[in-house]
Amino acid sequence: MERVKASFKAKLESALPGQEIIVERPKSAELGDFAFPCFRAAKALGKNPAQLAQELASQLSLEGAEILAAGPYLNLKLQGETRARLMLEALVAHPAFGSAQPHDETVLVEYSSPNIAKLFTIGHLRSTMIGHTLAQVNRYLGCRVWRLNHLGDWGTQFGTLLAAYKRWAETDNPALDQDFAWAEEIPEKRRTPLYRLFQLYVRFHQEEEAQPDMRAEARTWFKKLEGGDAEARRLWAWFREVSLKEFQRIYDRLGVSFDAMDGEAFYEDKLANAIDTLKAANLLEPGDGGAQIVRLEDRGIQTPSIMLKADGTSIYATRDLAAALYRRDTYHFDRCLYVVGSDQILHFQQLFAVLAKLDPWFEGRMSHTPFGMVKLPEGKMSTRKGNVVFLEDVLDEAVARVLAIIDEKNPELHDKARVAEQLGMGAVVFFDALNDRVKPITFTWDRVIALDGDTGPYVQYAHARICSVLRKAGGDWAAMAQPMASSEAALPFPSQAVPASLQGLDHPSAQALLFELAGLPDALRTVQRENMATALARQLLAIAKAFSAFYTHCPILWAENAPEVRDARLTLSLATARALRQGLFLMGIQAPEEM
RNA sequence: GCGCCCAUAGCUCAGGUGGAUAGAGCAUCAGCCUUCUAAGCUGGUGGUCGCUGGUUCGAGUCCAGCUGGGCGCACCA
Repeated sequence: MERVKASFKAKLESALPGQEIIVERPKSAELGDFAFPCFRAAKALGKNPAQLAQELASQLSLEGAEILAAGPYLNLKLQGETRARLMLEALVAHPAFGSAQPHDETVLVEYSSPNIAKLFTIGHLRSTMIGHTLAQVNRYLGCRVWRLNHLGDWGTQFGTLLAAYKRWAETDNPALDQDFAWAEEIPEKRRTPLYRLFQLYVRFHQEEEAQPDMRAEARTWFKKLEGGDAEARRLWAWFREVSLKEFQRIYDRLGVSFDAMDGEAFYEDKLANAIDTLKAANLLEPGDGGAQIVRLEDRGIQTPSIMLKADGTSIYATRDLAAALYRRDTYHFDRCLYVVGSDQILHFQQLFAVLAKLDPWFEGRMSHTPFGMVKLPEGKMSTRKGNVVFLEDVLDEAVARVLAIIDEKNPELHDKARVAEQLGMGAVVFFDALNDRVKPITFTWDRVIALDGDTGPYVQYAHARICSVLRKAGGDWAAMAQPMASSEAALPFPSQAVPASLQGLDHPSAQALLFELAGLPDALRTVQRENMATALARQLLAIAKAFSAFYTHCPILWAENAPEVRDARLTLSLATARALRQGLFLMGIQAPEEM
């Protein structure tokens, strides 16, 4: 298919020497496979675009295709059989459709980055799954990817935790294994030390509002921690351990993993060096109130970046600076993506500006991928205030709703629990990718856990129906839809020969499906270019939708079908199953064979 | 007050580098299960793309102003 595009482009280039030739993808299959808008070239040549299109149409030809003028457009439309052969060859006879060869490009993706002693909320899902998809797609496109979890395991918040622990837990609940008498009851399945740490954190912030001097208490504890106080260190390590254990459970459930979990604390012994580097470059100067700052007015940023607080302790900017310097020296990356909420836009503008002043090498390599915050209908979520929706509650509710539908629609299904888990995750995760925009999301249960229409389960359903047909087809059809091994990004499917006759695919719905499958490589490149999962999710929906139409219009295993028709349709179905499974896999979503 | 982002159908949203009659889903209405999973398919209703100017052969897309929202603005992350 790429070769057809290239030769179309080459023909246009020789017909229109000196003109820039941009070949687009038409809006729908009826128009053709490739389109050339004639506006620009026509203007340069002083011609009418429609007339130019006519002229080109009569001049150019390509075997197996028609080149037609449609108003001001010149469209290349493959013959149905040629289109089918090209696509099926690419999809089932060759590995990893739409992928790219491994090449020397290193991409860092920093994502998830939860704060220790806080529970995962629905808000954390965004960074986690957007980051996961970006990492996976970049791998699929041949980049060397490092997945970094910049854990929030340092900072003043630990002062808060330490102070709160000393006040209300140390004497009567030191192991955090009892419920607090003063706290509201914890749901049965959430009774963990982490949850009680969270309660301590919330209480501290609530009481702090009435007694502002408690803030100094928290700061003092952080200073002790950063100063190496043994007790502070011991508690810190324990808080961290307790948190990581819970995080890991969530990551396992989401199928997310990392190449490095170097959190903020990891950079603690690198802070002094980072500060020295700033000093050596003459960038550090005293600011109001005794803090050490870097001025950024020359970069168009009025707010200076604070690098050391007045009490001499570090701040997150210091740790992000040290992390960036460390990553430069460790990974020699080409791009570093920070998948962090849009409320930190200014912070990253400052950070990137400081880095660029320090070392021009950073310019153009750093990129913040912001996303809109998740809000509740009542307003902003706040861990401190305790009005949050926990991620696990959303996941559990999704699974419960799926289970109820399975009991209603397919009560005989074996391994119900596993399938319900896969579909529930699919619903929640797919929703997040679909709505990947900088705009904030207002959380409502029915939206996030929708199971029909443009949803993950809709795509999963199309895949499951194909698998069902392949099973009934006998032979090794079903096995051909299975990856041969687990894999990082590109699923290894067995190679399948494309049948000699593809006449069973001349129905418009089959051709429309081929057209949507052909859009997958573009969608993947869009994900990479825009750092957004949306394009992939939308393309998978388009493929699933096109398959559903094909499925209802073209019987596959019909007894009256000629064997060639049956085989051609099975091959197209197989190709679709692979594309869907691969696409979902890149998004961190499983594709059950039955549902 | 300053800076960044957003505004598309009743609701929730898609609409690279300006270009083919502005697309989905939900909701609603009408059809479709004696053949491969109806979590589905087919069709209908529904839009002055916030407002006003401008650039252009051509603007949902670019520019300016306005209106209405979101986020941020020095020792939290």
